[in-house]
Order: sequence, then C-alpha cells, then structure tokens
Amino acid sequence: MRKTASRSTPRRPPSRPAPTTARAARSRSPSGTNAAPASAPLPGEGKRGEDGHLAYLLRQAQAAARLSLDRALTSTGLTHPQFVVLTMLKAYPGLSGADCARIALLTPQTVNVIIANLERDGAIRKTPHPVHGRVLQWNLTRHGLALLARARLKAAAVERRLAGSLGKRELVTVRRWLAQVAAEFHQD
Amino acid sequence: MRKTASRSTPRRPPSRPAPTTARAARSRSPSGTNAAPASAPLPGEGKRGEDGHLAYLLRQAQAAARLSLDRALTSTGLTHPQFVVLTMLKAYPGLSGADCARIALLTPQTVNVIIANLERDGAIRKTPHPVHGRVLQWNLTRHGLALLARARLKAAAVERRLAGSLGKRELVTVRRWLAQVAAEFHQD
DNA sequence: CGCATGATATCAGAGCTCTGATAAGTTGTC
DNA sequence: GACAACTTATCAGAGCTCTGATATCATGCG
Repeated sequence: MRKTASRSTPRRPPSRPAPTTARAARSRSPSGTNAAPASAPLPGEGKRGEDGHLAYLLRQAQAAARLSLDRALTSTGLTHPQFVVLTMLKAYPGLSGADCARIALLTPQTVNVIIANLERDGAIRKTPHPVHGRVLQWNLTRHGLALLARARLKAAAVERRLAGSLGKRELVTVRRWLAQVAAEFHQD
Repeated sequence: MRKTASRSTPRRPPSRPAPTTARAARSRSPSGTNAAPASAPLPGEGKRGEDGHLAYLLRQAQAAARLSLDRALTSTGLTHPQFVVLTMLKAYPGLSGADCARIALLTPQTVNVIIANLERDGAIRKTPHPVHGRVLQWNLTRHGLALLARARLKAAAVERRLAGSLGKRELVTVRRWLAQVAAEFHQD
C-alpha cells in the first residue's frame, strides 16, 4: 500500500474562525503605502458565490469535493484517481492503459503513473501475454477488489452529500449539465 | 504555441467506421482465459452520462473544462492555477500566501509553488517590508496585469461555452449548487 | 519579562497531470 | 513482402497538490 507513514491527522489545520484573525488585523495594519487589502471573502460571498464565473465555481466545487473524498479515502490507502481507475477496471476488466486514459479523460502518461502505483501496491495485475499486440491488459487482484469495496463505502457518503441539497428536477439539470460539459470540451 | 496539428496524446479518431477498431478486435481476441472486456463507453453513455455518480461527473466535467482552459491559456504562458491566483491578487491586492490558500481552497504549500513561479516570471512582486509580521504581501506587476488582461479574453470564451446550453433558471440552479458544494465541503 | 499559543513561510517527499519525444507492435495498402 | 499510418507503452521534464515537519514572528497570559 501506499507507504502511509502515519496519517494521524488528515485534517487541514482548521483556521477558519471569526474575522478577528491575524488577517483581519493585518488588513487594518498601518502599512501606509499599501492600501489595506479588502478583506478576502469567504466562499459563498461576492465573486466566490453564485455570481462568480462558472469556471471558477466549477473548479472550487470540484476542489472541495475532491479534497473531501481524498481524505475519506485515506483510511483505505487509495487516492481518488486510483479509486477512479480501480472502478473503471472493475466495470470493464482488461482495459489497456490507453483505454483508461480515454475513459477518464486523462492522458496515457497520467494513467501510466496511477497504474504503476496500483500495480506496485498489488491492487491490479497485468495479463502477462495479451497474445496479440503490445497492449497490456489490466485486472483487479483480490486485494484490489477488497480495497475497492471499502473505498466505495466512503465514496457513497460523499455522493449523498453532493446530491443532498438538490430536488429531483434540479438534480436532473445538474447531471445533464455536467455530462454535457464533459462531452463538449472533450473534443478539444 | 499550442501545436494544434500533431498532438502526442491520442485523441479518439473522429472517423471510426465500424466496430472493427483495435480495441474491439482485441476484445474479441482469442485470449480465452480473459472474459472479453465490455467495450468501453464514450463520455455521455451509460455510467458516464447523466446516470453516473455525481462525484464522477463533477470530476469529469472539471477535468475537461480545465484542460480546455489550460490549452487556451498556453498562448499567454499562464497555467490555470496561475490565472486564478493572479485574478485573486488583482481583486484583493496585498494578500499573503496563506490568504490566497484560504481563498482558493488550496494549501499554503501549493500556493507557495504557484506564487514562486509567478514571481520568477515577473508577474507578481512581494512588498519588501510588511512593517509588522513575517507576512509577505503580494501585488501584480505591470507585466502581471498585462498577462492577466490577455488571459481574461481567453477565459471568457470558455466561460461562454460553459453557460451555453443552460437556460436562465437552469443557470441559477447550477451556480447555486456549485457554490453550495464548495461551501459545504470546505469545512472538512 | 518569559513562555505558550497560533499564524506564517518553507523544506522535504510523494502523487497527479500535462506536453514532448521515442520505441515498438498492428493494420492496411501497394 | 515492404511501407505508411496508427496505436501503444514509456522516458523526460515541468507544474500542481497534498501531508508532515521545522523555523520564525506576533500575541496573550502568568
């Protein structure tokens, strides 16, 4: 597994308290020449809220969700890209690295790194002799299946939170938008 | 600079006449022991479409949009994280690295890398002596402002495509969802 | 004053992700 | 059968991102 030394504190030092922080103090500091920086907004305020750029909001939301998922997965020793690849490989056994790249919207080089780490950890195995081709086919080991099963439980919780605030119709809208964005920009 | 003609990363060839591709052929290969891998779906099909997990859809959409934005920005020499930091620094001049980290939902170490590269490229400058504190305040240079201006034009095009397919009400739904996801998971 | 606490900046290490380039195997065409 | 075009796997290099750990500075408390 991933050389997990000691993940005792998988938490970001939670420094997100009241506006009486060092930052607020510094904003009022008599630095003189520099206009005091306008106090930075919290997520959800101003440009960072519903009025912000879609690209920025998308990035922000994905970053937050990804981080949360990654932390939920630390107990399994998987990273979230590894979780994605494992899931794909279970759904479609025998995919090659290039196949994975296409499906995950990643480059083959990127997938190569992820696959190399998964193999090193004994979660996947390449079929030694694909008969035809230079291609390498990948499959989950028993260990990989167990890993995936545990990771799924964690991921399910994140999934529920993502959908939590949405009504039935809204959920359809969001899903359709996400799928369409992926499909449209995929051609680039 | 983008080298549109020949890309090393294999994109799905647009002209695929019949299911007689290399992958499909391999799927039917007489490897015997291995169950033929079910043909992988295109983005938008099956689990990869509207029915997929929200977390997966979110990741997929952001990956596609990010990649597109990154490529649009290559002509400016900026990466998209650099674009984000530059934008923040213009809106709130004099932020410290730690401030940027909080706003961008990133760790201070991550922002440190981005800031270091921006400084190396002469796009930002640290105010030499913040009077009080060990803090470093950052501001855009003239060069940084020019860079940002050019990048904004490119980003605007991506932004339009993101919103393209959405009606007025749907746009509100999507924006609200994204903002809320960011806010909710931010606490983790 | 001296020290504990908290915030900031950084160093180190690992993993993810891209672009570019190279080598090797497959397939289709002549 | 030989050659061209395409696919696959990798190597190399750069940038982004996280966790952990350390050193410095500021503030609050005894």
